Amino acid sequence: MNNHDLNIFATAARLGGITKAAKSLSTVQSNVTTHIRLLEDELGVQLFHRNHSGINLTRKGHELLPYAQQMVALVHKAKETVSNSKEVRGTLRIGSSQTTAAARLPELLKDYVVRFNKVDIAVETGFTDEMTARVLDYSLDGAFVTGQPSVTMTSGDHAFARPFPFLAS
Amino acid sequence: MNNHDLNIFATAARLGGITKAAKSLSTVQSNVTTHIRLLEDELGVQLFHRNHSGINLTRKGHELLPYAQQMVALVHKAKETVSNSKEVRGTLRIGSSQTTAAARLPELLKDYVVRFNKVDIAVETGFTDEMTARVLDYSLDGAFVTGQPSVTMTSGDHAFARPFPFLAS
DNA sequence: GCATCTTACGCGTGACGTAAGCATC
DNA sequence: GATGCTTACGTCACGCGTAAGATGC
Repeated sequence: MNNHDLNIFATAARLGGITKAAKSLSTVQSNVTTHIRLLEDELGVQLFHRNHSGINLTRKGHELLPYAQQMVALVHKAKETVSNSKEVRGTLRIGSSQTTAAARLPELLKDYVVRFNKVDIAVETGFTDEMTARVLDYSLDGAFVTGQPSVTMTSGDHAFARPFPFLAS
Repeated sequence: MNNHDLNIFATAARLGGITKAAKSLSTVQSNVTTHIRLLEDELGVQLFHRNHSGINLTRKGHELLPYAQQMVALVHKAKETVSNSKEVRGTLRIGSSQTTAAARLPELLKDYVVRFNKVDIAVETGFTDEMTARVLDYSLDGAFVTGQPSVTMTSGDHAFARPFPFLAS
């Protein structure tokens, strides 16, 4: 059972006919029949009553339908969410030493939050080596760590870190 | 993008390695690589950072993961719901004339609700021809309709209607 | 050298579309 | 005969697994 089968099933259910579903999906009757048949075989239940004038959902078909619809919607939403990069949004996860967080971050982030107002900022404080490790395993997007003589920023996910200014001295 | 790809992706993300995912899925590295690659190509984004010691989710990968997990869970739940017929549950949708509903149904359903206590009963009242049509197009499981000289039951979905007694006279 | 991921490639299964078969109106 | 679903079948592509390549420790 994959979402392709389920999409075919849901379309056939919605349109009330295999021929109609085939047209709507730009394929032929036999493929729709086959996929529904396979789905029925796999689940071990009948999903449609076949009539001379089309098809009707059985009880089991009615049970499956919401899952199928949800699945189709979920795939669509996943694609949309991941592919759409028009707007910068999400969560910027940054690490920092406690002193830096208190002393310098507010000033630094002031402009950022205005420009990228759809981005949530999550600041986590900790020791330098810990923060560095978390940048390297990508569980933080970047961190302000103390080096001598200046505070520098480490960045793992460059694409996202770019709008964020590096900090010198 | 199908749930097979997403399952592979989610497994690789969970285990933090393509080799590990391959073993867990009883397949070989190359297939896991290929599927993830295809997913990345289709979405136009990179999902993993590749390291010498394994893989880590990118930001986009982190965005996709919950969808993938939800998808896998949904398929599982759909199969379970539809395939499991051990227990009789669901909704029994029956039609009836108004007089029959008032006069005879309570007595008839009394035993039923005790025996199949997981089944919800939905009674709809209406005219004989209307009820008959709704049984024939499977939007009702059965109906009590008036015929001369007795009240009979019409049943569409036999598998489910069987535990329900036919009514004579 | 050992671990990782990637790429190349041959083979078999599976999906697609054409076409014929049934049934109903 | 028109409409709708099913079955049979040939063709082609996709996915699988083997094996070699690349890179880092």
